[in-house]
Amino acid sequence: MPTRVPQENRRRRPTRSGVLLSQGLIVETALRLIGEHGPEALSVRRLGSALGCDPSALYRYFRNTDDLVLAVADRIIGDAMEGFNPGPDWVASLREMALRVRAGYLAHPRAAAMASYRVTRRENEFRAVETGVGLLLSAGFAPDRAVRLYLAFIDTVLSHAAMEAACLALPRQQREADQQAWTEVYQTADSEAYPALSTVRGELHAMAESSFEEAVDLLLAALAAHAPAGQR
Amino acid sequence: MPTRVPQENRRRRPTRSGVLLSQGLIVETALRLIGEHGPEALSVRRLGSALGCDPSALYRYFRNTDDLVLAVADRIIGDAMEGFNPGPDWVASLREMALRVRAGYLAHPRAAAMASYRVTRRENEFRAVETGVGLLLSAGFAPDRAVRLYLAFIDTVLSHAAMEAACLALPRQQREADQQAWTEVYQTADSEAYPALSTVRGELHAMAESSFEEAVDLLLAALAAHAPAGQR
DNA sequence: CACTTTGCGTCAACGGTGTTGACATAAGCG
DNA sequence: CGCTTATGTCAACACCGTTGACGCAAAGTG
Repeated sequence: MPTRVPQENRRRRPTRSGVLLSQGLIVETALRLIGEHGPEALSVRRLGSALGCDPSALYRYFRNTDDLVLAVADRIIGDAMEGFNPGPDWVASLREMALRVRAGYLAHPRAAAMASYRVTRRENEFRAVETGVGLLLSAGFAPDRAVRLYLAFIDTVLSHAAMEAACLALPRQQREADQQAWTEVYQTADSEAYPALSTVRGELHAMAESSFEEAVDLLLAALAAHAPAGQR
Repeated sequence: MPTRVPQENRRRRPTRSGVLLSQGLIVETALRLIGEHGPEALSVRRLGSALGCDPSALYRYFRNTDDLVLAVADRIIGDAMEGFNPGPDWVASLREMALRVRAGYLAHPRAAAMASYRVTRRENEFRAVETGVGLLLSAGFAPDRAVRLYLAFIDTVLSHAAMEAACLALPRQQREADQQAWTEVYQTADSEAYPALSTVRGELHAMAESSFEEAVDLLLAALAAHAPAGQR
């Protein structure tokens, strides 16, 4: 089988349309494709024609589509954390960290949705754990508490972001149908069978929105309340 | 087009292999298929042959694959919430609801991973939302706050549960490798480059455990702190 | 019982997907 | 210059979701 992943700077041959392929170019084109034409636009065949090459040429650079998706995810993580420096306020710093992770995921929802549950123990994650645990230590938590609380924090952030990304990664029709359900199907709920739903009927539209910041802020409030006094 | 979703108790014809189709049977078979062979094993064609019928027969019961997936998700919710009755203590009741949803997801990890972020728009979800919102109303929150806070609560529960389920759905080797990373790779972190990691080195094993209860309890603590006085 | 209606299982087909093995060709080295 | 080999191209395979036409048999009616 000729499928192998080459190192950089091997000899290249331009495609029929004159493009020089590379892992970097392929990853960037994949991100562009997703960004321009929606999540469902990422297929080997479409990627091939966007690059002006035969679809099978991509298998010279990635073992399979999954391999390609992971490469894309790696790029996203790097971009999201780039240039982040925690400040003196540990609550505010954790908050910014949360928002950065989320923004990175939402910028490329489909790739994030596909890779979010995959755990890549790499340098970027190393640095993130170091930063997060360091912030909780600076808040005065003992090491064992700091680790447990960091885990609760980062799992909340990651899982919420992944969920949001997964929603965005749905085909438009399904996503919009899910959102409209709250302002349509749920509005017709029988008042007697569902008294609570009936009471909040006018507010159900909020269900279609994101709960990310609400959840993170609630969690951070609980952390601040549990912290040894006067550390913020 | 002959594609329509029938009500229950319409007349039936046995398939060529003698099975009587029904929405319930199809959903159960789908759950079994996913549980045995993973989410990617769920295709209309495979489901058809597992049921002993032509793939296109399924379109008499579900509009399309997405419709089927939503039905599967709703079944999981229903199984998890079966027999649950909220008590007078709204915090304790929300806590039990969280643990039930989690248990339901962990019982079908692979199906849960693919359905967690969907709005099923079906009866079991209806009842769950009714129960949760009702508990927050009983705590004294105004309707708009109750809806927002319920969303933050249920999203935290669902996304955490989905993340756990996704980890469980990984092949054993990969899952164990991820867990061991905390007691192996992370132990070798350079003390100077990663001072915080170095400080908590002996506690990192906790990272391989679940943060579900910790996160839910932190969130519930924040909710209790925000609640109008004396309602618990 | 016979007749009509129609629910629904089956079949064949369309256009999409990821992936692979065989082949051809050009890049770069000796 | 010729050889080796990396790599782009092609054709093919095995899937996928979905649809429209068809016909059987079960339910409804008298």
